[in-house]
Amino acid sequence: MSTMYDVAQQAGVSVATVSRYFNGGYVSPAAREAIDAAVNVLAYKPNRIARTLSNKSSQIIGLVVPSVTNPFFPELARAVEGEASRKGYQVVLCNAEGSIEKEKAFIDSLTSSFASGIISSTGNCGDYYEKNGIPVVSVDRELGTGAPHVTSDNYFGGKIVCEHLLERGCQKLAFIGASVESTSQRYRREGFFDKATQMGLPMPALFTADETDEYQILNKEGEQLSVYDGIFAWNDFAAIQAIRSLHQVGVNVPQQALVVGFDDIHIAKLYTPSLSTVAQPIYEMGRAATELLLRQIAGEKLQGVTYLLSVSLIERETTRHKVV
Amino acid sequence: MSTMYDVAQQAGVSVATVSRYFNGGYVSPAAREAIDAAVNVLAYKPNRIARTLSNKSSQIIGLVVPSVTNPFFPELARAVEGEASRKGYQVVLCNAEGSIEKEKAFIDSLTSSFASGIISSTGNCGDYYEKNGIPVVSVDRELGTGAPHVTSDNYFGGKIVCEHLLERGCQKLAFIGASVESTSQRYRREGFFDKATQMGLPMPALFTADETDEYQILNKEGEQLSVYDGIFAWNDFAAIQAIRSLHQVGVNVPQQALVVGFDDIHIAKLYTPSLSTVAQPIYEMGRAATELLLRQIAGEKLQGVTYLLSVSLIERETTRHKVV
DNA sequence: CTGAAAGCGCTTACAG
DNA sequence: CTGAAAGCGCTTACAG
Repeated sequence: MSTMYDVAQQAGVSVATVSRYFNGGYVSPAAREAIDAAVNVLAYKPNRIARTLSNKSSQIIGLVVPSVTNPFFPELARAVEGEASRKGYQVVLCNAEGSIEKEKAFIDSLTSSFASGIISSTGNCGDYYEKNGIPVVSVDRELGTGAPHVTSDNYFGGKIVCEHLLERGCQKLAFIGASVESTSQRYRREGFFDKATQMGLPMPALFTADETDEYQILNKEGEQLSVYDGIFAWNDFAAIQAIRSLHQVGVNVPQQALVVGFDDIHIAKLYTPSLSTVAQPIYEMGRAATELLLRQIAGEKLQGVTYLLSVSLIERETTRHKVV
Repeated sequence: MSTMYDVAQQAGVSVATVSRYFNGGYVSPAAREAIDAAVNVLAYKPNRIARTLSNKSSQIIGLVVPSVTNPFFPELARAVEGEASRKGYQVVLCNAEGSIEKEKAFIDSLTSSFASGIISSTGNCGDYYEKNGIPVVSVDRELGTGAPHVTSDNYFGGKIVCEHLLERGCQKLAFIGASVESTSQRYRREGFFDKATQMGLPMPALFTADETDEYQILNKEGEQLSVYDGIFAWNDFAAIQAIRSLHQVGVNVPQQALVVGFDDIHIAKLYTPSLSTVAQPIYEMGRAATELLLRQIAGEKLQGVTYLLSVSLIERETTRHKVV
């Protein structure tokens, strides 16, 4: 690998001039031409590490996600990448896999690599992010640090699901969540519960989707999911698990029970029956988060800023039936 | 952020000694203690970039994947990460998104960041990888450069699917592939076709799953998928698309047609009907690829080495019926 | 418009 | 066991 020094020699100029050539400083046409040629001959590529060390900035943004098996996050990653690369930033995907330790290691690594900023969607390690003093924005799950935050309107999503199920004639509502409740899940649940209470219905039952085991739906009270006719799962995966569980005990969706998910991941429309769900504007979430981060990097103060993006209910086969 | 120099001052030693403290050189107990304390007081973290520039090596391995929406690759990424981090390496996920340009940019970036090596599963840019002279291994899709390669036995997978469908009484076979054929897809198809021919059957029909559009299955000859009773899709997603398409035109799986996928992604067992498929040992593939890469980094010559890992057929509901 | 020089934060022979 | 010094490949005031 040739260095900038080699190029300078080859072109008969100093390294300072070569550096300017790459960073848009003043370079005479003659010098520019000589450098052009030298770069081609030597197939020179600037060294990122040296550049980063000098600049104390890498033009890299870290995207920390809690999982990569839930398709929501890969799709979010695509959006962030798209927007970031348009602005000349690279993004490195950090999969914390639910481990606080791993997440801290990522934060340390990003920081000591002069990352320009971090987008986090884990909802964890808020203080650790803050301590580093590097620009941070959260998406989907809040960090609780006042860092700018982008989320979809989860509460409203929960409400419209409740309305939809009631319209379809459901009487006995249930909610399925994950074992550890993120802020997103909480708002969805609260929107759902609040609307139910508001309509004079009893509190919906609460179930937990077991993420480790195979499509297992658990409930502390020992009630069976099959007792309910209107089921709202906090995400599409849990919804599919629920349909599968019901199928297993002979309950057909949507003939005997309606099910609604959240996210509108790719598989939702391919599933049989196709899944009614609340669509989040994933691309827009990624784009907005990136924009907020870049503005912070540029020096703007954005503490406390929150983008609440609107969601919409997508009616598919799992609610295409009227429960009587 | 404090530097090694600050720690040295605080501890009353030279930076050389502090460096040795971190890199396992000789350090007297007294000095060690002083440095310990200083590191704590200053919350010092070694700077990765400076370290990398000095060492001309970053202990980072790049994993280049063609997509992140096909769950196979995120799962592969988990495996690679698991094995790599156990050996003290970090992995950065590079999502080429089917773009040659992006992939080259990743290779450049990785190279000029002193990455220790690259694992690629794109099957593209073989010469570009080679030119950089940095250790490379391919997984799933071959690069055609003689780089060590890890793959599952796709050809055998195709064969056993054919056998399975024939056993179940299928007569009219069809294969569904992606529009651009990777080496993996080719072997699966060839195994499937060879076995069919070998059993005296006519050549199976060839269909293409449109990845851009919504569950669209295309075929040049204009034949309809519904004519076939034994369908092998090159991956689980395409299989689900096929089932969905058939459902759309009133053909029920498995009553009227059997379908088998490939990969055994998470959704396969949750789908209704649950999907028969060929399971790849994804974790083992990632582990083996990482091992081969690390051995190359350590200096071993592994040109031409190939690991062929065995696959197994998982029978689920989509082939749980006998076609008559 | 350009070059010499210092500096980014670390590592590593080389003396001692 | 330890320190002074050079070097990794770049950038950027500062003179000129």
